Amino acid sequence: MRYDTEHKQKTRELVLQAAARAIRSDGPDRVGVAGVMAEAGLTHGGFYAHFKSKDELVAAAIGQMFAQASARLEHETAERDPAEGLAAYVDFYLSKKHRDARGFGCPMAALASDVPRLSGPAREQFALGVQQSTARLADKLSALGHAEPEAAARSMIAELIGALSLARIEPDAKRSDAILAASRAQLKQRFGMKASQQ
Amino acid sequence: MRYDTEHKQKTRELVLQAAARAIRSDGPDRVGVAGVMAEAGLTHGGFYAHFKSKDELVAAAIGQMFAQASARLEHETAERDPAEGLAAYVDFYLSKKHRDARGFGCPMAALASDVPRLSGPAREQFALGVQQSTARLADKLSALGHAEPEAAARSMIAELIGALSLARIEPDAKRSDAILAASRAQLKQRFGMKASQQ
DNA sequence: TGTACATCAGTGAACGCGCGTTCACTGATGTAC
DNA sequence: TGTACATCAGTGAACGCGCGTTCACTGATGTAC
Repeated sequence: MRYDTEHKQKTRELVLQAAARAIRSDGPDRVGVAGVMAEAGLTHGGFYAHFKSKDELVAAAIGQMFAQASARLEHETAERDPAEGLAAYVDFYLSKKHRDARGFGCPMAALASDVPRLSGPAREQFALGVQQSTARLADKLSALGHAEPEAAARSMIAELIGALSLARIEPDAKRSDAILAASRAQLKQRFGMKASQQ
Repeated sequence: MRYDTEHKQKTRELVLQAAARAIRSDGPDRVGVAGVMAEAGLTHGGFYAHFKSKDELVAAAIGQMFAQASARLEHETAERDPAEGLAAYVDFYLSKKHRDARGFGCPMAALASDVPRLSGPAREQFALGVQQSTARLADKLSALGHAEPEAAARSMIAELIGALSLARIEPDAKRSDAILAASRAQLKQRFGMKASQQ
């Protein structure tokens, strides 16, 4: 059953989407090739027409996750002044929705402790993503008037992923919400963003 | 080969130590019963004389990790005034040594993204550990004169585990060191600790 | 225009392999007599 | 005090099972003639 020229690329994209969701949600070790292919509506045998190995899939999926994540930052800050845009991003990042949707959220929070155990190429892909995210956030902080935007961005990302991780660990809903709220307030104050009602 | 009364408990402790190290280092999914037993100098068959299942081992090992971690906080802050003690703890937590010794460090940083995927009992054990750590740190911050010590402790832990995770992700040694240094400075400033030379 | 062939994304059975778990067995030593 | 037995932490072979990977095959469609 021969397909048109774009078909293979579309399939690869589908598999990547499924993998990116499953890996963030269940972790790289619990995710199986067969499960990912099934989620993309295919059987497992066809996998190796698209990827050389599971490791290569993981690395490619990580690239996909960071692309989504940086689109999110741009989406939240677009058409807003820096202080307002960053506040909106913090509100999204430390929201209940983001906390409860591990499969679609920030790869740094979803996979932080998995990274040191990944294969070399996957780790490199991840490090590249972190670097680009830091640079993008530093840009916004620079526009806000911060003197050392890169150090500030690092510290801000640290608290963001730490707080989101803690909120996901805490089983008590009220306490978990409190963790998110405390860090939202802290970050806005520390980095001079506009407080919002959320 | 019958053993004296304490023997079984000592063996259990040995297995737990091995498991706590391996789980933090390699992740719960990559750690095998046989490997842990071998590290404790035993064969895998004897495992079930000590634990009902691998899940139970993981939960028990998590308890062990948090016991070690809280001993560390007490060790760093003992016989020091609050500001100095907390600064010493931050210096330890965000040190290169801690970053490079995943197998023996803070379970929150080593396992953050694994927790939501663990079995119920293991997650509960972990949540309990986080809660106790937060309370212990809040005590110290309270002694330092903070008005909302629990919210402050949460925010501080968030940045600690986030920064350590980022430092472990970053493959470039200089950049990784910079992440640690930036957050050490930030935290000391934010929480009114004494700056140190490290 | 019509026919034979090549292509290749996807199928599904099969492969080793490592895993968690089970189980019959071992053998040094405490206990009952 | 000496002997027979019970105990039980630890051994090592064996079990299903799911995994990543391989491979012969399918069959709709583009291409060559």
